[in-house]
Amino acid sequence: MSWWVLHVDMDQFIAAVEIRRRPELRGLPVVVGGSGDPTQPRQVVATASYEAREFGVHSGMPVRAAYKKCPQAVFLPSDPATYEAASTEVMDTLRSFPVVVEVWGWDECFVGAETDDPEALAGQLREAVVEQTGLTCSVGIGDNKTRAKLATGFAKHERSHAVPFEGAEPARDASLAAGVYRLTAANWREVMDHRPIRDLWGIGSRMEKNLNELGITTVAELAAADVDVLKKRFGPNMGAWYAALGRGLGDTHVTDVPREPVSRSHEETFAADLVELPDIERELRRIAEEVTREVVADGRTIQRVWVKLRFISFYTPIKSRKLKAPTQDPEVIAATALELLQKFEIRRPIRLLGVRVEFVPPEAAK
DNA sequence: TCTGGGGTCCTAGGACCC
DNA sequence: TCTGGGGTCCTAGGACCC
Repeated sequence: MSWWVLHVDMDQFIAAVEIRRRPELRGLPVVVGGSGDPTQPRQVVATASYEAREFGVHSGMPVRAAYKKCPQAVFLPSDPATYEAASTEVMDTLRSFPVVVEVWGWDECFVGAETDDPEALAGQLREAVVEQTGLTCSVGIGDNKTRAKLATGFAKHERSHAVPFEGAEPARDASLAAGVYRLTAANWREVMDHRPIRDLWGIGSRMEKNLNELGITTVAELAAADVDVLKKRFGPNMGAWYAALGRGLGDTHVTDVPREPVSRSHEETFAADLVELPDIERELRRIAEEVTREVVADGRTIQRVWVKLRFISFYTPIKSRKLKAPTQDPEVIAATALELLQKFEIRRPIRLLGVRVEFVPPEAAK
């Protein structure tokens, strides 16, 4: 028996949950996001069903753009409480196996397991999830989290090896998809060497550009890069981490102990820009009080406050302040937010206001 | 049909202290 | 009338992820 890290990722999770409770939507293009009114501006797509993706609709796209591309789609508002409940069903199903489940979001988790046949285990997990919840998932098998996570991308793209998994279309029929893929030290180089670094989990568009400037474009080149050069450019921690990433190295530890949250935020993009200071102050106060009430209800104490503004130019500055003393008082948080607001130069209309609060760490809270 | 909301972690630079 | 360097805290900003 040896230790394996599996990554379980639900297929089009949010759309699938909506279709599950409204079976008449099956086979139709479904777009979930914002208020559900596709004519409203400043809303983006959270998830599109595979049918909607055929029309070029994808997550992150403005809902109005999705409406132009696919006006016949069914547009639904986002319903986080329902997705949360469905997620719990899935995770509980996985926990019924003799494995360790580390939740990473509504629709994905790592599963650590001792087994001689990880493919068989992956198949059992997929079967149990679809039986218990009616939802399908793909499973990546790896010898660490980095490789397991990437393997899931390949699992979703069945036999089309030429298709890069980032942003590509999963198989429409889950039964046709391989659904399971194994990526370990044994096949890492063969599978990954020629791929662009952007395919790696942790390399975004910015870092891709940065590394490209160093002449590093492929995974093989990243693996062969001089660590000292990377450290010099990106700092000792990040430099070493990128070098490791190129070789597929990563965390092998899977834990079922949930992480303590560090902070919570609320932000709001307004349908109509805020221009007048009293309006800005009123909305900022409301958001600050809301987020404070929520975290206090969870028994948290606040030690730091951030205020985020987004102007119509999309310039998005943030100001923060550590409190003189930790507090649970909404009035103190609101007053601090309003003080921080004064540190901004407000000469343009505002489209977004946000407040984030950082908690006193549990061990320090006594 | 311009660009949501909710998170985490890392780095740099200045202030301040020894 | 000067000087070095290390450590830590704070804030700003950037990058990534789902």
